[in-house]
Amino acid sequence: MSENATENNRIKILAIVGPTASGKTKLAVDLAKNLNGEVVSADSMQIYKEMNIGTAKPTKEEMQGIPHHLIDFLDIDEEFSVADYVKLAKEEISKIYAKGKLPIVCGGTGLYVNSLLDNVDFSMKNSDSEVRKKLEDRLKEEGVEPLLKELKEVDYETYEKLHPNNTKRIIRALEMYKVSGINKTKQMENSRKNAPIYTPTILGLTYRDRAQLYSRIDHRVDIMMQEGLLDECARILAKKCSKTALNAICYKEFIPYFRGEISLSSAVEELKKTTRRYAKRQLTWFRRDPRVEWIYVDNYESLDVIAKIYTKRWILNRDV
RNA sequence: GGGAGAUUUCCAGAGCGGCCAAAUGGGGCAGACUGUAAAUCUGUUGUCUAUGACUUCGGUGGUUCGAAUCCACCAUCUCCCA
Repeated sequence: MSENATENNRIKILAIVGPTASGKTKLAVDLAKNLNGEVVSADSMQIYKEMNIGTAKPTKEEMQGIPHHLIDFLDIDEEFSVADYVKLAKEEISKIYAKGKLPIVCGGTGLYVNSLLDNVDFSMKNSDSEVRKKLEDRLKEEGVEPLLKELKEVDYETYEKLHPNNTKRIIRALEMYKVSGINKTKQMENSRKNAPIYTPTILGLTYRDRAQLYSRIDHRVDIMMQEGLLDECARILAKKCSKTALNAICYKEFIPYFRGEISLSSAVEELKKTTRRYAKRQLTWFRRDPRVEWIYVDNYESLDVIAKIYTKRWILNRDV
């Protein structure tokens, strides 16, 4: 009985996920228009100001007057993390809900989406750039072995799970322990103690025919080039960027070109390849979540048709 | 017209008589993922009735117990001389 009550208190939200270039942005806007919603982005790179073309950030026209949150608000020299994301996204969703509107979470950053929807608790302080730096230096000087040995002692489960080559995660696991005194395994457990606060409907966009998705990606990169991606890159690379921002696909790929090491066309090819691989990883991430309701875009005439169908479906479900 | 060299599994590219279904890299496919996640990492990649068997290294024929590896001819390509 009481369990039912809490479930009724959960906020109903819509989430749109899927690989890059699958049409999430457009579907989110269409559904927001039809369902009186606002979009909360779940994209780790569109958060940054100035990174517009390369991150395929929705333009004013594309947004069609629908408010978009957590987009275009952070300077490129600022770091960002899942913890920050979950905190901000929860605030935005509450505000939208308070207005009586439908929150639509839309984005391709799987870790962000799941952490938000599952209400993962990031309140424990377990990150410290000094500690991490020291561990990184030790890796350089001593190699992985000593770090692995240490991890084995403080967190056997994580030690067993991590491949010795995944030094980034090994360092992070040690950092978590050193900063907080609690190992990663235990922290993971603790972070999942919160009850969910949302009841999400998760729509996943994808293509039955992978080749079609890949050619859409290639094409989109060509369009980005026409829109002036190169200038945007030059501008951004000239500035001081945070490590987080530098992870973005679309910018680092041009560094060898600007150095004169490779031709422009091979830089563009490289960019396409990297983006395709990224799409593949996104699919792997979202596929393991059984809640995702997959929509095969190439089974439909257009995204408009999909928007119509799912608008109807949402309205019917709400009334039931 | 004359000469030199090349042709390998999806691509690039090693292999130069047995240890070769064939190194390595790329790509593809699959997977992992809790504070950098557009990041980081892993597995797999000829076929099959699958701890073994079968068919592959431009084509045909030959040498050999045994050939991707040696020989002959043919085909295609590259370079050099005319």
